[in-house]
Amino acid sequence: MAGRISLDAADLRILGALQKDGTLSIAALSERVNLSHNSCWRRLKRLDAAGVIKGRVALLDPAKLGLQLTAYVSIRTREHSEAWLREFAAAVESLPEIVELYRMTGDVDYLMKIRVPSIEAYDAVYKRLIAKVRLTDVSSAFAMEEMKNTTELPLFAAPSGEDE
Amino acid sequence: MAGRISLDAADLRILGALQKDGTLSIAALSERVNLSHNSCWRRLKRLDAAGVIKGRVALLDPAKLGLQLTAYVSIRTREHSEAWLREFAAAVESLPEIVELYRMTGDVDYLMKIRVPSIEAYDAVYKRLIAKVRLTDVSSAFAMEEMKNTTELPLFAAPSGEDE
DNA sequence: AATGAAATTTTCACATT
DNA sequence: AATGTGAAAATTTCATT
Repeated sequence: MAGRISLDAADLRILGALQKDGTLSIAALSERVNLSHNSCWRRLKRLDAAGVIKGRVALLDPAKLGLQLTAYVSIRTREHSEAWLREFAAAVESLPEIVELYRMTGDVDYLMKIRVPSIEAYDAVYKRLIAKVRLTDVSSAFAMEEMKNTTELPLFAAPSGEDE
Repeated sequence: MAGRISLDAADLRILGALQKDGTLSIAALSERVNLSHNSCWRRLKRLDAAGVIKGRVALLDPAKLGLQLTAYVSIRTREHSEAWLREFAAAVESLPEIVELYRMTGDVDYLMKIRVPSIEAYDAVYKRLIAKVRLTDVSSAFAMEEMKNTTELPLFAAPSGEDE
């Protein structure tokens, strides 16, 4: 997927504002970022089309949905075949409680984040996962407190010469 | 921060749809979840007011912003005073590259997720952090591949008797 | 839960610098 | 090439039934 698109300061202001509040109307947004209604609208279309904006979503409150428990699961495996990897990816995709999965450097092969109502629910997800795919070594840690969790990415000006 | 609000199947359908696509108009949404235009609008207001919907945001593509590196940082500390904790929270709040922070069970005290352009940028964040707050033991692992990362939370019907 | 109308917002064609 | 004008179309919002 293509490299960095050319983003000027005004683009970064738009992105910053929409990361914080996606409900802003063009009028409100243009005012906040010091652009005309129209210039703002066109930049927005461009950022959308370029895929810099991946999407607009509603963020829900986990507690209000009964999702009290966040678990991080570290996974080691001895299997590294294509087939195994496909199965693993499919299993993770099929389990909505698994909200993140990264292949990592270091002694842990994979790190996943799971959102569930309870320890019991966590165990159920764990069992469904190991029923689908062979894992060598699984260890989990639970979040006692969520101190920061944001979808806002840090925004910086591009080092010059890194445009598309 | 009240407990769980009463959410019926239609509410869950609304939430599910908006987690996937926050741009849906009321018309499109009501069609998708099989409600009348108006009933859908009122439920939406209720879900917003109840805080089940925390907000609407634009999600950006890290790669398109030059944020190629995701790091997980495990932190141990010997300090557990109120004052230290406040400083730590403030330091993390002030660094936009730190996108998540959890206090954990187990042998690691804190786990944080950091998004940066490069190892150099990671190191710069690390240095800014330790300049602000005393940390005993810091170890980091880097993501080689993001296999799943979604803001969509799993939605289940509430066990009965868990309403507000 | 449905109707309908006012207010707001998005969208775009066209003119301008 | 980027910006401003203006107006049609779509959408949200809410009072009333």
